[in-house]
Amino acid sequence: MKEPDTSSPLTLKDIARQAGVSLATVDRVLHNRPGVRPDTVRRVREAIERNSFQPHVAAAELARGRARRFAFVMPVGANPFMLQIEAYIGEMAGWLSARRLTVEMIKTDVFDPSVLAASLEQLTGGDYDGVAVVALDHPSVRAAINDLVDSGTKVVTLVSDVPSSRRHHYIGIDNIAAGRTAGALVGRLVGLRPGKIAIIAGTQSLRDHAERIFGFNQVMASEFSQLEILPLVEGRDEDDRSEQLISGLLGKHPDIVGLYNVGAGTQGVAKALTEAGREKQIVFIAHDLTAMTRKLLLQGTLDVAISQNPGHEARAAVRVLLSLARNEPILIEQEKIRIDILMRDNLP
Amino acid sequence: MKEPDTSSPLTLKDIARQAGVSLATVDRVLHNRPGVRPDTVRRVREAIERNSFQPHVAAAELARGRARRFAFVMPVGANPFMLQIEAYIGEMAGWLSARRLTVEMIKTDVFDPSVLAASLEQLTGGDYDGVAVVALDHPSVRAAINDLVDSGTKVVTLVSDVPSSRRHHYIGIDNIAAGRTAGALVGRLVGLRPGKIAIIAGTQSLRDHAERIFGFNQVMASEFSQLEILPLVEGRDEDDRSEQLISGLLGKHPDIVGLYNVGAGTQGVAKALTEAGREKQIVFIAHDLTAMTRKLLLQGTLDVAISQNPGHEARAAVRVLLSLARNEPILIEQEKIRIDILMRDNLP
DNA sequence: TTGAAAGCGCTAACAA
DNA sequence: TTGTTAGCGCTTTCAA
Repeated sequence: MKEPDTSSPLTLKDIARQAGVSLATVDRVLHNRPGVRPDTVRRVREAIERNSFQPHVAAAELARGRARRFAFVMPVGANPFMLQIEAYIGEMAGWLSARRLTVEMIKTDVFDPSVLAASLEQLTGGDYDGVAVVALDHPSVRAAINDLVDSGTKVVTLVSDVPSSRRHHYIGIDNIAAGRTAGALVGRLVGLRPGKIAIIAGTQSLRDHAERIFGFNQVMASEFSQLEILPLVEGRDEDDRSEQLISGLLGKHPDIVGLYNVGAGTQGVAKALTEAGREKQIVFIAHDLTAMTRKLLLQGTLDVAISQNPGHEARAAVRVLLSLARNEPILIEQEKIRIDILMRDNLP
Repeated sequence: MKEPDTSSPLTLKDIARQAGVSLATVDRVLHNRPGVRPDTVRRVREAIERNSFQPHVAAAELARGRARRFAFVMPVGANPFMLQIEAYIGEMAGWLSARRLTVEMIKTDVFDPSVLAASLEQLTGGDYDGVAVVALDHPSVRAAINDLVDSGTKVVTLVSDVPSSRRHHYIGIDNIAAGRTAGALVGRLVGLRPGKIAIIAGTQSLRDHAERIFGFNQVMASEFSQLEILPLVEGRDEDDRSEQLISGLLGKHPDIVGLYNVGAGTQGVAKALTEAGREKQIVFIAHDLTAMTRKLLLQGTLDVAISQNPGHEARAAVRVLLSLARNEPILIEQEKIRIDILMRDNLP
């Protein structure tokens, strides 16, 4: 499958000799730096191709000396999922410092487009090599991202994307597909039982929630049309409010057989379910794996948690920023974030 | 969350100065090499702690010069899952060579303990830095693994473990949990319908299949005891044989409502199902994501594929071997292989 | 437009 | 038991 490659690996010097130029010239060609005659470029390129030469990353990293700085722009507040991402970045401390990388956490109100845009604009002069941002999809945010990109900073969007911007990469899941997955699971687990389906979200104005709702409705309409979907209620991701709303729905509709929580506030929803004594009859699906959802899965109140792996997202963001900064290729397959279906027996 | 760490990062030299010793002594302490007075060790350790010093991996890698060689011992034959792992290793070619790493594929009959043990023994003298092996759990294999470990080679087991050996790491899923997951899904998706459950495996003498069966039966007995489990049949992971066996079962039992394929041969099983015209009525669950299972999921014949991500396993094996070889800590959380539940809407 | 040469922060051989 | 020193393969001035 792989040739053992007995000869000791080639170096820049070997390429230089073969192309009849100096080290510095090969380096220039390798990094598309100006000031090399087209003909020379060609000769060097040929030598590189011919040997399928790969510069030694460790040597490159050492020689350039300068440490790299990344910034993570994250929401203020106690969103457990975001806190997990931060925690995983924290766990990478040793890994990061052994590579002379630093990550700075910048907390801001990512839900206010002008505040978020301002935070990003501030980073434009801050000579960051890369920025990861939990981005609201809004024209001023898009503009701020594009400015950052133009200033030479690598930008990845995290969890929530701005597809119309020129960000280099998006680290997160396809939320429409996540909503579809939720819909398919509710429908399949409800099975033959007739009844109604309740759905609660944080707010419809967040792109990820809106997309999940869209995907969910799509599947319900096309495949489980015998089930009636109740009008969506908005719990603002808060436990108390979610609990009240769901209590109300449960009181009004004794024939609810399925319940989908699009955002946070799962603890409140679960409380309403158990206080009504209907946690065993109603198929309950929510997002994200937290201490709370884990407990609810184990005790059977929650049937499925749909999640994205926060550790994977944190590490993927750092790796992608690093690869972009080094102009290395990205292992796309590796950095893709999957939609995890978690049930009691496959909890990580 | 992280101090910006303005000062330029410390180097070995700084530590040496602080501890009042030379570079070489710090290096000795850092790598637990002998020949340093206990008192000196203590002084150096203190300086390292005090500054939470992390040696620069790039510099270390460069200075040590030597390229590292890893071997992957994989089964001969056309097992699609194993072929995928090999393919993902192939995709890493650039990444590997930029780090002066080489991976050699060694194909052997991993199902014959003496053949596998002999293959491993051969590697003992081959100055490999690390070996990843799809390991059969057998005393002679265990002995061969232990010999490799004793000779200084880092060893990880891949997909299939030998827990009683002294291998440094296992890269793969918990197969009992995978079987439990399959059981829970069959039970939940069958729902209220009464009927029988069929189960087919490659062979019960493979540890991973045996464990999955164990987990499956556990859940079925404890939670879905109204469903009758038919006696297990063995398809030897072959399509034709599996098809015949399942056709036979379907003919004999018109009341089968669920079907679990523990191993390969999913194509044959699916063919039997569709030819009986019962692919829509019967809940069908199998393992691994291949071109075939993907197609079956999309067309609705297969309801769930339980899988482990072969790309992740391939990369995790390489990363873990590299970290072990460098005596770097492993990011355990990152290298853990999850049990993926794949349905039509969350296909990657 | 090109080349020479001084490091980057470690490791390892050798000397003391 | 400890220290000195010559690289490892690049990047980056600076000079030509």
